[in-house]
Amino acid sequence: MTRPLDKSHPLPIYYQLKELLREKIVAGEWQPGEMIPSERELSERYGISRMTARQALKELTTEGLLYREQGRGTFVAEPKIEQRLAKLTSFSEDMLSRGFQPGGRVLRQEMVSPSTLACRALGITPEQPVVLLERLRLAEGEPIALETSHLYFEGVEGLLDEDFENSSLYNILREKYGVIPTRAEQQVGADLCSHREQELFGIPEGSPVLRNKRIAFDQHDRPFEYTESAYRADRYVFQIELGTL
Amino acid sequence: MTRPLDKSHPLPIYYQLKELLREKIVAGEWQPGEMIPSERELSERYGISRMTARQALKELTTEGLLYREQGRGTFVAEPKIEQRLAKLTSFSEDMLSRGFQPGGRVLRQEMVSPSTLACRALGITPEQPVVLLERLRLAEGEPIALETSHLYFEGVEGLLDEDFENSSLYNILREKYGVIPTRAEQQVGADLCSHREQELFGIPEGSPVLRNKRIAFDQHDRPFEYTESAYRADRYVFQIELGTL
DNA sequence: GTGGCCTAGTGGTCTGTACCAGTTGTCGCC
DNA sequence: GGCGACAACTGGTACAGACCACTAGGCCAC
Repeated sequence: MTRPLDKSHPLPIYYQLKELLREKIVAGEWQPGEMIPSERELSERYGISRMTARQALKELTTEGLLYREQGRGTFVAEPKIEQRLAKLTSFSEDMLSRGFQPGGRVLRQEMVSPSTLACRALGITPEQPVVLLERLRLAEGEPIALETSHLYFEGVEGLLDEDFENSSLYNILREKYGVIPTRAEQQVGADLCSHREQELFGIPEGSPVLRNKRIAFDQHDRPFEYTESAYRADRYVFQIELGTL
Repeated sequence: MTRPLDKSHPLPIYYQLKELLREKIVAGEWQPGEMIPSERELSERYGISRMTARQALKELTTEGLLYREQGRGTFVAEPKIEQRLAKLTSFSEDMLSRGFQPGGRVLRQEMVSPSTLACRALGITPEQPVVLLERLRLAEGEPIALETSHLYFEGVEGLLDEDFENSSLYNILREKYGVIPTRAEQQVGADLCSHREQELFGIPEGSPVLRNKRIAFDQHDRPFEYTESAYRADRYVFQIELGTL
């Protein structure tokens, strides 16, 4: 791993180093989780400045191939998980169907006044409180998604007493509240992670995320759930079936 | 716009500048397309180094709020377009249904040996040539998506003579070839743009894109199309309807 | 065995300088 | 009026250095 960088090459030095490192990662010379040479080490080895090495590493980081931790080092990132999304499922059901052990950490579970977006999505007024459920979703113990759900239906306050770390929301709704999730409208985009998402997911700054906004309807075609989610793009894709109308 | 940066503030200087600029953009002090103060100007005005100003600008750029052009300046970016995707449509049909004037620029339209992914998706062998159609898709004259389609069915070579800058692929398939697009399987993820996409879209390096892989089936449930697409995340979201099975 | 301190790593932030490459506007010349 | 050269701007690349903040390991004292 000492192929020199060609300073007379028309491509920038940082770019050459970036491609060189990318090749090694893709070729499997370093495994996910393995630390790669530090900025200073690359700087010495290739006779370039530390800032030049840093730019190469930073770009591979924003592309999701690497992640960096202050005081520790730069490491190869995990490859992504594929998600199948043909039917309306909860996160738990989805993970189980893929053979992953789902998990969740409840960050917030409380009664709140609905936001403007939630009001619009659920067709309610700000005076009608909703249950806000915020969960960090895990697959095999790894944070994969952050979901913030606004829930509204008759008797919704009962959800405050449910244990959402060990149960599926949709199962609880079906079995205890007579709310049958039937259809949903979703909006999926791509974005860069926020600072908070970066911290919760343990991903590098500038990482892309899939952003999803979902309005779910029950068997009477009433909206009961408005959820905003962010999914790590390095571990998640949506799988969609389309038909004609 | 001369609120000083607080060098004793615990947040990094570049971050304070970034948030200050973000506020001005969001507040509408600069309109999309408008140039903002240069790196050197910000450096002088706030008594910081040009590299510190550059980092703030670079991050706002990767977040999609700004775009930069060498030799010209840094400009405020356009807000995004929302896309509705409930049924299987072509890009043209989709844009028309949203009130946008679709357009396309054909980059490649030729007979090729199928790639490994295309073989797998279409259920063919490398000896069975496909029509490769690569198009830069425009909305209101603006590049929005890059689509690379591999097409395979009886008489597919006829597609080489079609004009895909002024016609919808799916319309042509229905009307001339008896191929009725009926259903599709899609995989949607988020990623950072490649260098080529950056150039074709005119977006900054490190911008997020939505990546879509679609296998479309005809009325006999035979796969006839395998398409890989990239959509600018700053101008595009998918809209999806979900049901139960 | 444990806790604290120190050292040596790591990445992060910032400054300053220099030069390259691209773009645009102005001015002079034909 | 058009064209070319030049200057002044812009962002991009690179170097060098310094210091900050974090992490981990080793060592020593209790």
